[in-house]
Amino acid sequence: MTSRTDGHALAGLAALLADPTRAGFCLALLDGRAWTAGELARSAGVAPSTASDHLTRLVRGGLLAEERQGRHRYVRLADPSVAQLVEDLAGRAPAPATPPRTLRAASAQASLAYARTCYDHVAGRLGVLLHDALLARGVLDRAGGLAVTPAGIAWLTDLGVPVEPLRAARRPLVRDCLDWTERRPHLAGALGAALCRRFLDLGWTARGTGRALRLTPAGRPALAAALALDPADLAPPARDTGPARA
Amino acid sequence: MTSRTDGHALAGLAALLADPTRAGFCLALLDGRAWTAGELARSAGVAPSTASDHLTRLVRGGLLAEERQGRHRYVRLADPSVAQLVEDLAGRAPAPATPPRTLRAASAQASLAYARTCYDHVAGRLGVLLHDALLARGVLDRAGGLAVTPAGIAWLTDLGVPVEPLRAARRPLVRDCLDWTERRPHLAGALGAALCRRFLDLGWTARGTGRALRLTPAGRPALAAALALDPADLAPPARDTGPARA
DNA sequence: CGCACACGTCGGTGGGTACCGAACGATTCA
DNA sequence: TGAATCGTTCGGTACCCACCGACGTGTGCG
Repeated sequence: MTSRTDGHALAGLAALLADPTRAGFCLALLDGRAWTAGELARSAGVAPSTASDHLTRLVRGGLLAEERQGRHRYVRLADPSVAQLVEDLAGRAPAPATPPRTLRAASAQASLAYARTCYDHVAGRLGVLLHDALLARGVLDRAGGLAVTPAGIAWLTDLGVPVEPLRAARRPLVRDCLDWTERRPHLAGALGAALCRRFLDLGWTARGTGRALRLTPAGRPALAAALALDPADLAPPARDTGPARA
Repeated sequence: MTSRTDGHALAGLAALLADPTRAGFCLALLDGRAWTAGELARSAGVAPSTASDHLTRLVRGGLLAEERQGRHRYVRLADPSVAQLVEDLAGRAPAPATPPRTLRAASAQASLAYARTCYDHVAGRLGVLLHDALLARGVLDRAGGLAVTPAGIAWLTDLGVPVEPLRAARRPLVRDCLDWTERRPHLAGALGAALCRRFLDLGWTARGTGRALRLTPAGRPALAAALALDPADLAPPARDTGPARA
């Protein structure tokens, strides 16, 4: 046969994600933070020894990066491109069709659907609203593919997000990411990450449980003003009752 | 735990690509054409019964689409997004480090590195040249993310590639695709596919063995003129000696 | 200094699955 | 109508690997 990229290499990489436990690890790590081996083991419901084995394989395969601190082993996704890969796969995978069983779970799910991080950018209903508002305000444009307009560069700089430094990154400046609750695109890429970070820095948003995000009381009017939206459009759903995991 | 996208769904999808034989099928199908079950079986070196089993799983999993014609079962990648997924995975997978053993293989590989299709768009050195030339000519622009310029829309229309109809597609108009021989981006997305098709229609390029592509004698000066390039820059490598597969 | 904790390593077990050969339907051609 | 080809179904075998429990190592705290 012609010399082609060997199927073994591709299969080996895919095999890393072909186990429910390892896949669960990667989904959990989509919150963009570093987890310890024990946290992941508990989250997946497996023995610590099993989790340790899985993490070693994921790190050797280049999907995860690890950092040892004392007796803890912190792992995180190796790269934004890994996060994109996991997101793309998860977006294509059939919906698990797991209706929430308890009130707590329902509330947590509503909170997740409203706003969450997708590795390092804003997703959920808030993410889609942000995406749409940026288009409406002319910060982004879709005429010839998703791009930032000259006026948008000024607007972003004014907000405290200089665009020039973002070009240095190896990843695309702007990119679509299909939202798996809204089934509509939201903004990813280097700019999506920078905006998410900026909102946190400004105190407009704050991290909740897991990858949940919430709009702060101060953030709601501020964001509405910046995006020329009605604050009512940014109303959150049911109460996020607070922390859960051990 | 919190209700999250179940790891089982992701793992099930990844498992489809986690087998060397199935992965090889998908890589072969990256040429964008439909293959019969028997061709794929021979190409992978497995029994027809084994291949049949694998194909059924890939179709059920939504990665492949099938079409029965008489006693033949034709399969192809279900969707451009599947091709993108496979490309992304293959690009991240470690290089198989398989130096060509025979002269035939070396020649075929050089031909592939020069020009090939990446599912439905132009890749290889020609793909990168095309990408760079489109940027240099101002058809594409990267100032705020990869996009087509207004001048570019006119240029493309003049070439016989109207841009408006391409917006109707569900996929992005323009997209970067990392070339695994050149390690540099080339143009993918709906426009990349349309350009590849147009070049074939114009007779500027022709399909070779597998996913190989070659620039025709008429195509070389025509493409050079359209892109304002020196025809010498488009010189192909060693001879492509012809068909190989049974 | 010694207990508690986090993690890694090492057999052993069980379930999942890739593979083949052989027999069987279906289609096409002579 | 018979023969060749393409594909599928069906056992059966061998192999891989996810999982656990138990034990060992290093860290941090009292």
